[in-house]
Amino acid sequence: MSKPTVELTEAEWSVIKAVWDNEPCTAPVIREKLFQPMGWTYSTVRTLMDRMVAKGVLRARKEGKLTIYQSAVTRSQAQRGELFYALKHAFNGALTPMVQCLLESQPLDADELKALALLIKAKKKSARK
Amino acid sequence: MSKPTVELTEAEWSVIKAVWDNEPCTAPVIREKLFQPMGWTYSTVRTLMDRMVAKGVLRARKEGKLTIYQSAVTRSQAQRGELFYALKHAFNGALTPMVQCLLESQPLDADELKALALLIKAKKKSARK
DNA sequence: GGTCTTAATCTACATTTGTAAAGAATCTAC
DNA sequence: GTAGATTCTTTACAAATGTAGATTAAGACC
Repeated sequence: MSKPTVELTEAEWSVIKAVWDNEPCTAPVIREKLFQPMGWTYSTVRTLMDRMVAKGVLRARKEGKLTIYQSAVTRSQAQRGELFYALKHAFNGALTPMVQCLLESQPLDADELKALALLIKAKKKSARK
Repeated sequence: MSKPTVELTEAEWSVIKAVWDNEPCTAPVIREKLFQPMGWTYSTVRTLMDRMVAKGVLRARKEGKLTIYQSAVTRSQAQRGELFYALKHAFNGALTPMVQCLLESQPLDADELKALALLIKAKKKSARK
């Protein structure tokens, strides 16, 4: 059974993205990866990671003195959590207005539009079976 | 100039939705509207609303003894804020994967798919001008 | 003008989130 | 085995968020 809903804070998003790209990994590694954009100290990163373990979005194990972390939720799960949060709160669960809002507020190039049209076509096909 | 980014907490979403549906209105009215789903006391609602005024998402004025509230951001602004938050954090700003995720995780009926296809078609037309 | 009701103000307190310093433990390399 | 570097542990603290009690002020009714 996957996590019911994954909800991540802004800081946690940074961390888990770094973890996905480097797992299994240690806190110092993540701190290193995030040092550029965030400027966090080791303590900060470590605290975040341990809280994420407590929340169940990361997993940690001890290997000698080192603590090895890895993700406990997939990128897709987390993405879905975030999206559903927006869908539920901002759009009362209505998907079409949400997509509409997206299309309206982003300048899309032709390729993107084509990709989207294809997605929908594919979905139509799979629905009508 | 509109608010740079609107970010609302879960509780604030409940409040502002009620405000949109009833503005201009007083805190007791909102408390009333939200009593069913939330069970909040007047104090709670009032605190939330005043904090939202401080954040600039609601506006308040005094009329005699009463405080009259109304929204300072539109529904669209708030929706965009929420959506962009998700887009930025969960999808690194990439729109297509976001729509893909939506399509994958929701069972869509034929009508919805048709609506989406139309949206895209319209967008294509307006882009190619 | 006192009482009831309603709204407002002020204050409070727990939890979560962002951020980190200080000190302890280990490991590495002489 | 001592010094320096690395990692871990513990503790802290401010801001934001969720929630609300207590007290006061006003208005409405008799």
